[in-house]
Amino acid sequence: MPYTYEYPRPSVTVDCIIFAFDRENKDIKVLLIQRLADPYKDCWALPGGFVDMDENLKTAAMRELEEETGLRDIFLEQLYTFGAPNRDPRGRVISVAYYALIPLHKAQVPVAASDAKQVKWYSTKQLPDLAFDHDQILAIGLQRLKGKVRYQPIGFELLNEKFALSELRDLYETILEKEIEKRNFRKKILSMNVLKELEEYQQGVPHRAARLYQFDKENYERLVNEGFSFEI
Amino acid sequence: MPYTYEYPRPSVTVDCIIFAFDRENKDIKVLLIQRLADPYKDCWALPGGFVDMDENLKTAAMRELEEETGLRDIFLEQLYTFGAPNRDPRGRVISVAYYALIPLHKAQVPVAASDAKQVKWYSTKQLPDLAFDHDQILAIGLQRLKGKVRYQPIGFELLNEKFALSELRDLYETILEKEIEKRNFRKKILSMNVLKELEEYQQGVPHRAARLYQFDKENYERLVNEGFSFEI
DNA sequence: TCAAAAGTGTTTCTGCTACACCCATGC
DNA sequence: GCATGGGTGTAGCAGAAACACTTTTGA
Repeated sequence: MPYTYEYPRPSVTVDCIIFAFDRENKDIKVLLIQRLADPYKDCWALPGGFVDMDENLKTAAMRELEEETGLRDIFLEQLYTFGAPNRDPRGRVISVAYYALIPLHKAQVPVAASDAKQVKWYSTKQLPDLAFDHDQILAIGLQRLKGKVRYQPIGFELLNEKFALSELRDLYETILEKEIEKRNFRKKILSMNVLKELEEYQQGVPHRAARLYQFDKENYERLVNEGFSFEI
Repeated sequence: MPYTYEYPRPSVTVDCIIFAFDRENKDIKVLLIQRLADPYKDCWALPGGFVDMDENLKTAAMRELEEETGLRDIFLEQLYTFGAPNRDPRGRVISVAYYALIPLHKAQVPVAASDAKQVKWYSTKQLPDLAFDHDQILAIGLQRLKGKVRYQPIGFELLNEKFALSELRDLYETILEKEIEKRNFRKKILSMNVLKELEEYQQGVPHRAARLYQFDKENYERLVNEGFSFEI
């Protein structure tokens, strides 16, 4: 390895914000772990940990997520990098934060995996005290979610692959924190041509079963190439 | 310093993308430096360098920018963090990229500052070969600029504090790569109430002088608090 | 007086908003 | 048969798009 520098180096970690949509309570939830070790032993925190020397940042995030929560094959997207000199009592630690949107049931009863004492969904409206600067990281994550959901079709990631339009509407109402008129929402989203109408219906609901839809990724990408831009 | 870990650590650098708008050529330019030392000696690269142990990431970016280009007091915004294990021949180097938008004249004749052989504006359409993965970083930066300019009033940062509406329109046409009808643009931007109409006019133009405007930040922020959302 | 860009008004059309009722289903 | 949410049509309005001419100024 030529040209090697020998300056002192910071440590680098990754942290993961896993968001889910709780339709019943019209709430956005986040997956937190209870730390096994100091610093902040027993404190709630975002899942995360140190990056190995030969591993991609996103790979590190996925590894830590699985080690601490059992979740795997989650699509993570980079959020922001936090590097205030005193954000970690162990010394200079720079953390690259990732976030993901998943359907709640995918980790409905998250097992405390090997590297965490407990794993639990928390409402983003009622958070416990968090370790490090994780409250700030989470705030930035929520802000990103709210900002992005209007202009990019990422909301679907929070639902099952097949969903009813009323679920989608509830989701947008929750994230955007405002009411959306039923008929207009339906017209708008259907007129975008990014949903596949399925010949399937809800099961076991105590009322008329709604038709199910699926996000049509291929068509969405085709439309984007033609200059279309998604907007709610 | 309790709980200190002694895992091997990556190095951390910052890189800066400085964008400017070249109205004459309807072009977006980027400020590059020619490297003084190996690796990639003499190669063109984004200004940047190693983060000190007790310095904020953004502070590091500002320091490196000044050392290599002489530019100071520039408003930098974090773009993305690049950490592929082999992106740097010196070993594991993770780079946090920042970007800024500045009026071209602010660094029109950039002096080669102490830490770079040369400093030069390049058209983003005709880039030289770049060091490391700086071509990818720049591509992400351009993508962010294009995506963000429509929904956030950041375009003004590329103009002088006082500008004519035709300059603003040229800017949007350049970034969005499409023509914008003059009358409709004028109506739209003025109806947003985010511009202060000045009692000043262009000087020394060989035709009727246009009225100058200024971005009204206070009013913009007030409007945002009331639920307004900027969109071109 | 010419060249070059500034500045302006109206019509058309599209898409958003607002609104109320019937339908299908499970219990 | 009733409670619950699913599903639909239309009228009015606001804002986007399309369009051409007059004004001002410096050279």
